[in-house]
Amino acid sequence: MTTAYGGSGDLNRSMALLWHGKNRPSRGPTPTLSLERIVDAAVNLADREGLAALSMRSVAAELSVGTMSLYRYVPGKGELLDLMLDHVNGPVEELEGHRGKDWRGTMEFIARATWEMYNQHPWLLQVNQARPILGPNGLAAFDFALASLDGLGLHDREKVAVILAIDHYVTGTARTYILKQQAVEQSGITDEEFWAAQGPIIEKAFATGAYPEVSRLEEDVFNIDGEEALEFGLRPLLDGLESFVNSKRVR
Amino acid sequence: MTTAYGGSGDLNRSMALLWHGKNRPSRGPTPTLSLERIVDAAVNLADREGLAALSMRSVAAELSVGTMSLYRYVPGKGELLDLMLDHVNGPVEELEGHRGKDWRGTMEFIARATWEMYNQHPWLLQVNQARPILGPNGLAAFDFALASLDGLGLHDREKVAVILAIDHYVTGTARTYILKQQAVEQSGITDEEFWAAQGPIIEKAFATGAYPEVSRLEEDVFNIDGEEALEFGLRPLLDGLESFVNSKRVR
DNA sequence: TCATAATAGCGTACGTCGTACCCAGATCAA
DNA sequence: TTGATCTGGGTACGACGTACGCTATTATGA
Repeated sequence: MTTAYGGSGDLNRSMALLWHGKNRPSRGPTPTLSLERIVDAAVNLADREGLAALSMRSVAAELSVGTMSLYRYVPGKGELLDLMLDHVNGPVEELEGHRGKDWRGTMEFIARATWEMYNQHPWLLQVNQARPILGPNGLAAFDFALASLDGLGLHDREKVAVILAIDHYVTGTARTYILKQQAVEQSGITDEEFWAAQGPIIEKAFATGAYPEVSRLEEDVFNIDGEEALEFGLRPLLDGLESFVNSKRVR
Repeated sequence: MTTAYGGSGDLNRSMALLWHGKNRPSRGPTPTLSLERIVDAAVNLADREGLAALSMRSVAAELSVGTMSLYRYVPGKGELLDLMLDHVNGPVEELEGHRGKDWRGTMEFIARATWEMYNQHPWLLQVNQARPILGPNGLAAFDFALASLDGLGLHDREKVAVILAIDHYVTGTARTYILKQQAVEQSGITDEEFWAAQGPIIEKAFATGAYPEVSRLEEDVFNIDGEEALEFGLRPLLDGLESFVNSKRVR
């Protein structure tokens, strides 16, 4: 019912793992597992059955190994989540096709790519990414975003702030719509059933006159799908940022 | 490490509890607890020690009662979270002082109030509010927001979209900064220590030349506090929304 | 007045989780 | 061949949410 913490494990261990700080030891049995296979299996399982179903036992079962075998490769579940986070940021090849375009188009592209990432991996929204653990894939994406803002006369802090503002808007929107969609799929309760269940009680509340504005709303105001909502706010946000960028531009 | 699900329990039970559908039975011992006291204790505990520390056992201990006694008042932990969510939306009195002001000022007020709510109750960001359970306090806040957009020539769907766009931006920003701050407090690892730990590995990655933009950044670009970040993006977003509203205004 | 139905508090127990600890078997250096 | 070192993983512990059922308390109806 709550959020998992990425970055909750040993920081140095997570970083070392992210940057492939591994050197096969000379002695001992040849491993049957690998870090990649574990992270892969974990991501697949989370995509398929949700974060709640992701346990060390279930990941091990997915790989047909004993639970404790995972701990030969990963210090704990927190670090595994860190690795999963960077894993879904890659591969980065498709970014390259968008180099050199206008900054606004690139930002829109990044926003939609981020949305798409959340769509494919809704569990991302449930992982408390309190500390941005910098892995290779995440860094590459960030580097790409920065490059698109070159030559506009923005300071470093302003570039970062622009990128983050868009990311925060997309993430906030995804949190609402993609988690809702996931709830529909996992609980089996459709939106209609949900509102039908709330209806009678809400009607009574409306009858008191305490919520004049809400009760006056047309029925279908909440029938907006996620993508529509994303686009609706993205345009004004980019409009506003464009004004800001233009005001900074060297004349 | 993951997010809790509000609305995961029996929907009708949650709604009934939210709207005080209680009628003291005539027989039986007089209760020592009450729904309000339980929700209060749970919110206090979550505020103080974080969502991870919120268990049915710990809430019961907070109230000096047996764990299972809670189940006389609340069907389960999911429903308790639903109640906590609506609880922190109130009291609503302070909203009234802002009625009738210009819409943009009111929206800024709502944005900052939302931010403040996340600041006081960071665990809100970790609760998977997949379905908006409508309680009295949440409905009142929503009603207030709608009222401030009256008379601008917006359709219902547009009003709702404007409110949600701002909310999503604030929530996304809070997710980044407030959860980070919480991680600092709970892990005891400061930002300096965090970056110092990542430094050596990152330096090596930079040395490969794969991340030219990021490695060129000044050191202090990430030293932005949450409020600064909120304001930075809020202004362009409102600018953009203002243009949209003006384009819709009846001439 | 008293038996009875209804309710409150909660102890016990089950199945889940993350993971500490430890040992058996495999592999290579000496 | 021997010993060091490593992999796989079994067992067990203390957390969790909560189903079940017992005891004590209360107001009602006889």
